Amino acid sequence: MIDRNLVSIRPFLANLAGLVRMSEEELASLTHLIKALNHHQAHATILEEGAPADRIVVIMSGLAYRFTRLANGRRQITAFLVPGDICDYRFLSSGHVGQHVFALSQVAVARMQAESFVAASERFPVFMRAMLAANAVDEAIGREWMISLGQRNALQRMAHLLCEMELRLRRVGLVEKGTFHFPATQTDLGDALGLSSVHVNRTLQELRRMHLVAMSKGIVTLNDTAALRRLALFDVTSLGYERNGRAGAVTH
Amino acid sequence: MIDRNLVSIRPFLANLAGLVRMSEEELASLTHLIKALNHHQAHATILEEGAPADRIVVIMSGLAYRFTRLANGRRQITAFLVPGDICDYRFLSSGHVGQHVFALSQVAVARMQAESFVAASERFPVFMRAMLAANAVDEAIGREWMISLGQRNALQRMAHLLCEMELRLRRVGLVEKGTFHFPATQTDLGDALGLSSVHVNRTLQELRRMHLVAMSKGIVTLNDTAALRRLALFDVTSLGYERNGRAGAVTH
DNA sequence: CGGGCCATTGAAGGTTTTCAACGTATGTGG
DNA sequence: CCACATACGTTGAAAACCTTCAATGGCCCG
Repeated sequence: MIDRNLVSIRPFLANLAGLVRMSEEELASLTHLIKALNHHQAHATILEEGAPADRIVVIMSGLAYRFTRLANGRRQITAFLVPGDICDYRFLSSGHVGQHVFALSQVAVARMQAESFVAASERFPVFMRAMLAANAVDEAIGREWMISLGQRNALQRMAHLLCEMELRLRRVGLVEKGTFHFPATQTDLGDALGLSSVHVNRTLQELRRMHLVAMSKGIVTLNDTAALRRLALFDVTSLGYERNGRAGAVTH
Repeated sequence: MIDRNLVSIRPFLANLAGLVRMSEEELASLTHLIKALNHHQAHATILEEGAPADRIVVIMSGLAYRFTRLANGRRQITAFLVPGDICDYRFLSSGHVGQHVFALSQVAVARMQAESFVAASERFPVFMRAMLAANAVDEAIGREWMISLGQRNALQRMAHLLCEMELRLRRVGLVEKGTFHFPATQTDLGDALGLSSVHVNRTLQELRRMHLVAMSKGIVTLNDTAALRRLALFDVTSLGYERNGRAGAVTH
């Protein structure tokens, strides 16, 4: 059995319960599906693309990211993962992990058997609803990245990413007075935003000069969230957190 | 009752049956969930963001696209939809449509009650598996767009989009000798690829000069698919069609 | 025939990349 | 404890890529 106190499972529950209302019994039952709690060093691979997707992997603490590498060596980071996030949703369909998942900092992950989760969803349909809602949020965030890459300039992209991270981390209690931990290197940021690391550097300097952002050694502080959001054309509702609490068609 | 001969439902069945194996009985049952067949003129709105997602809307013929508009007026097209595609997957979770869906050409769509679909999935679990597999393919295509926008230059982006469309349309029998119908304007292509329409024009000219692509009046011909794919860094497996036939965790 | 949409072209300018170099912090082995 | 290696951030200059602006021509349709 797992010592569930070793790592706080609060972010995980906060994330899912924030999407779909659950009873104490349901939350407890969900917690007991966790079969393993592992730690990964910073810069370790958490999941490999193509591996069997028989387990659901949840970030419990620390940050991670998904990425894909192109044939020419270039790398696109397609999402940052915060505590409470599911690393990969392919267990819902194909049985094979869709993308590499990499630890940005030291990370604790919980693993549960996909089969057990599906079985438990028969008894508690709210589990599957929560999972689909979380998947929808994941998709909404991804779509917003697409819009950034297609339509926002460097300054707006960077601002948007920081607004997104602030919102997501705040949701799981990891922002204090506008400050949060985000140890991505400028190269990482470049690979996420479709920019060179040199230009990321200059973009961050400009945000600093505008007194909107302070960022150093992995600690980010947003000084004026409202102004930053205006600059980024950030729409709070676009990440899909708002509407997901309501009953969808899958609800009985 | 609907006259199911008015519009061929083959693309729809080809799409889902291509992802998950289904029996004749299942295919027939799925067909009978269709409650309405509507036609939309080119440039008509098929779905509006925020509308209730109580129906599943499937493209039966013609092409469409999803898009989002930014506060500054810029528009990002986030996906093109071909026959067999589901317009919006939010019925799985939130109950509200996620994005605008717009008809590129004249389009026929089938609608079914989301509730009926979910109910039918109890009897035929393969329905939900097929839906989740289709959703995963949709996501995989979206991720590939993200990679394009972040890491590919104009020539590669355009080439990649054309390779993608060729593959998807061929899957539903709409490509003949490398030629297919794709009536997007250069402005549409720009909004999809994150390029100005002027640069789209020049990019297409270059592809024409390289004897890879012919494109005029909505008719596209790919003269050398292999070379185009090489140029685009196109990976056939990246769209997620391959692995989805296999049983995932949701399979019993 | 006129209007509107779309494709095309040229020229100028802006944004971002690339290349190359340098500084700093951190860690490791001698 | 120093020498060295490594990773990351920073800077300048040149070049590449793409956008914007403005104008023109073709085509379809009322």
